[in-house]
Amino acid sequence: MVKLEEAIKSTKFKNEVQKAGLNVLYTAWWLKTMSSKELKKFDLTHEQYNVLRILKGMHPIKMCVKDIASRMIEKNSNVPRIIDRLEKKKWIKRAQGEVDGRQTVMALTESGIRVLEQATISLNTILSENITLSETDATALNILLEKIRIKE
Amino acid sequence: MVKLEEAIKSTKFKNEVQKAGLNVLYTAWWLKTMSSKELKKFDLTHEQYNVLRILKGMHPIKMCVKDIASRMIEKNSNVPRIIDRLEKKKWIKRAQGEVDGRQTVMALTESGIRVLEQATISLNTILSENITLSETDATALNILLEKIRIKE
DNA sequence: TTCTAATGCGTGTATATACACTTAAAAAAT
DNA sequence: ATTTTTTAAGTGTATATACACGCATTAGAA
Repeated sequence: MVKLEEAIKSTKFKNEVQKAGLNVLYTAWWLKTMSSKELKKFDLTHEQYNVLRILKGMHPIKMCVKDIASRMIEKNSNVPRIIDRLEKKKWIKRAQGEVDGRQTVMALTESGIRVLEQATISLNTILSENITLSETDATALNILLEKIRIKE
Repeated sequence: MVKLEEAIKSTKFKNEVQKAGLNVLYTAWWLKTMSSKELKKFDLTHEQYNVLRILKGMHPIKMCVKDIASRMIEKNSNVPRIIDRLEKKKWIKRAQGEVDGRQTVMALTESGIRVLEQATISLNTILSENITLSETDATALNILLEKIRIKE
């Protein structure tokens, strides 16, 4: 168990709120790093995995770039370029939109579905092995995180 | 108030723990984006600001790259390159280590201290305007975040 | 003391983020 | 119907992340 103080070698926080901000940032980094290491085994990055997961949610309905972007966790993700890489690996198929010519629409391929399935199993295993939080605690955490963003 | 469900347009979470993971990632992105917008006014990125802040904590004692890296929130930050940019802006002064020739040691310059002071005031204002969390809630949040990383 | 291993830093590459700008198409206004 | 505005996607650039590798220096072993 590594406390925030050890992780960033700092003990002087202005107050608990400032510490909570740093704690959120550090925990996000920790989660991302753990996930990325596992996803690398499938030649996937965290963001590429996220796009596949979003496409899976609508499969086999095609989605456009904008729809995918609106579901990304990091809102400034450059979706066209993430898609470039997924297309190169033949995990998604991209085409011009028929209804709206401006759009690029896409869906998972068979191999895209397979790699997503395997990566998901592997990722969930790692996460459940490393995150030991009760449902009650998780609910409390969710409430507090919504509270921190209340002015959003 | 934007709930996670709206933010990432998703309502089906496996459980509260999975939702908490996504919530941490999203909240970190939200915090980072808000900070970065403010720091941009001072020609600073979030990471550059973090390095200046770390150097301030030891000032006027010089720090080496490794020491700075160990205090970064994102442990894979490429500190030498962040330092390159801060040096170019003359906010830090870098020199070869005298005791250990392998080390590069550095400290803030006068203008570095000034920009850090002003950026800190501005950043704290923005954060306190947008984060409305009681000290009690912040303490609870800190405890839960340490719990999530308990296997670290 | 000399050789070997470890360490600190810098650099190279691929991917991602942040943001501005361009182009083509669609929608709205005239 | 034509013009103007808006929108969707892609592209360019600077910075950062993730990670491997190389070089110089130091520490440790023989």
